[in-house]
Formats: sequence, C-alpha cells, structure tokens
Amino acid sequence: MPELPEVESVRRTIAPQILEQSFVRVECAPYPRLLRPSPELLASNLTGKQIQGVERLGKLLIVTLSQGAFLTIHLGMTGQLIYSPREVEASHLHLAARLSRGFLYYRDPRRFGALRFYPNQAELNLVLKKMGPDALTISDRDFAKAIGGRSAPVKMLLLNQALLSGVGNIYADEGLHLARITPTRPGSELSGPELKRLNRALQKVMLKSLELGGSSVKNFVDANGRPGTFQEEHRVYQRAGQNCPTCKGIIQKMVLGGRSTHYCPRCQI
DNA sequence: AGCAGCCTGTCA
DNA sequence: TGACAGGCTGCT
Repeated sequence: MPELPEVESVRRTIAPQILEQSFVRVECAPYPRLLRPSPELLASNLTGKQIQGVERLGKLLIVTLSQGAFLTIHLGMTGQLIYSPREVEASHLHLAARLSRGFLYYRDPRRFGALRFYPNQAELNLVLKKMGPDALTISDRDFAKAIGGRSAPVKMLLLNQALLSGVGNIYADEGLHLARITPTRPGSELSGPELKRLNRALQKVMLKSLELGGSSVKNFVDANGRPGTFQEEHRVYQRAGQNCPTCKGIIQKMVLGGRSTHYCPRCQI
C-alpha cells in the first residue's frame, strides 16, 4: 500500500503523539516473519524503552529508542500504525502496546510488513547502507548516478530500493508521465536533461501527494485513520482507457517486470 | 532479468 | 470464482 508520501504521512501523524512516551506493556502475535527477531524478543526488548524520535528513509520508518536501540517499521502493502488515547479493538492487530499515556498498534491484514528491533546503531546501519538515497531529497547528480547508466527499463530502476528509496508503483508511473518518459526506456539511454526532469517530476508528484495526505487507492489511512486524496490527482495510474490529461491520447496499461504499468504512448517518449 | 511466493481482501 | 493489489525476497 504505502510508498514514500504515505509513509511520511504516517510519520507526521504518529510522531507528535508517541514522542517521549515509553512502552509499558507489549503484546505480539505469533508471526515471526512479521515481528523480528521474534515476536517474544520484540515484545521483551521494547518493554521499558522510551520513544525518542521517528525518522524515515524511503518507505522505512525508523523509531529511535532509549538505550541506543531502534525499531524499524515497514508497512509492506497493508500495514497500518494506529495511535489512540484509549484501547482499540480491530482485526489483524499484530502488535499492541500500552504506552505511558495511550495505545500504539500495528495492523496488517496481508502481513507483508515487518517490525524489527535493533539493539544499537551499528546493527541498524547494516540495513540502511543497503538502501539508496531518499527519493524526496536526492540531488539531481546522485539521481543520475543511480538511474543513468543501467540497462534495465527505467521504471524497474525507479522501483529498485537499493538504488533509490521510496518510489513504488504509483509514483513511478506518475513521475514518468509528468517527465514525459516511457517506462520501458533503458536507464542508460536517458539523456542528462531527461534524468534531471525525471527527478524533479518524481519529487514534485510526491510533494503534492504529501500535501494531500498521500494516495488512498485501496484503503490507506494515516495514524489517525484519515485517508489521503492524491488518488484524485493521478494522471495515469489506474486510468487505462481514459484521456491523457496533457495530450488527450489514450492511457495504456501494460505489465512491466510483473507490475501493472500505466502510461500515455503519445506524450511519453 | 524474470517469476513464484508470501497473505488477505476486494472487485469484476 | 478468479483475477488482482501500493512490496520485497529468493530462487532459477
């Protein structure tokens, strides 16, 4: 579900509510793939720790804890963080925590997400160093270095989190359309100006989405349960058969690298 | 590089 | 009933 703008929307809504609170009691569901290193260790390690910060790299939320520890949260496709001053009843709650002054929950029907505890910065860094720069703030030069010069279709490069962190299927399609670049073009065939245009387009699209609280295509909601409205501004994503908003061509849908891909064959070259 | 697999919910 | 979904890993 969530890409960079959605994860940042969650971060902005959850951070002020949980900052400086401590985990008083933590209960975890028996899903070791979701709760690492294990549900039991996650629960015991979190208990007693204070939340000192909530940061983000790409689609990954990074919670800074007391004693130099960290908790990372990846929302996968359907992950949801919920904060409430009072206890909440809901389906698919995999982590339920009583904080000093409220309740924090992780809900994830498909269980594609992951919560992981790191005892220190060094352990966390092993993960972070495998991730590309954050797509919202990457410089044009670093973007060109990451995406240019590689022979895979440019859309697949944008989705590769080791090269660039935060872009998913929606914003790849939207950014490529705004930059008027066809998704199948090899990254290595993009000119300098095209790479710069693409970086600017992606950041523009994601910033606009952030202003509107993200895209709620299926059921994305922020930590307060509010959906975003950027899906109403989508130019190509899930708009196959409709007219292109810039050139009035017909938007096409194809499968690229196993992902549904939406583009306008008339104005994207 | 490409594809199955992980999961459940929703929509056609 | 089956196709499909915003992500990522690990296999060939």
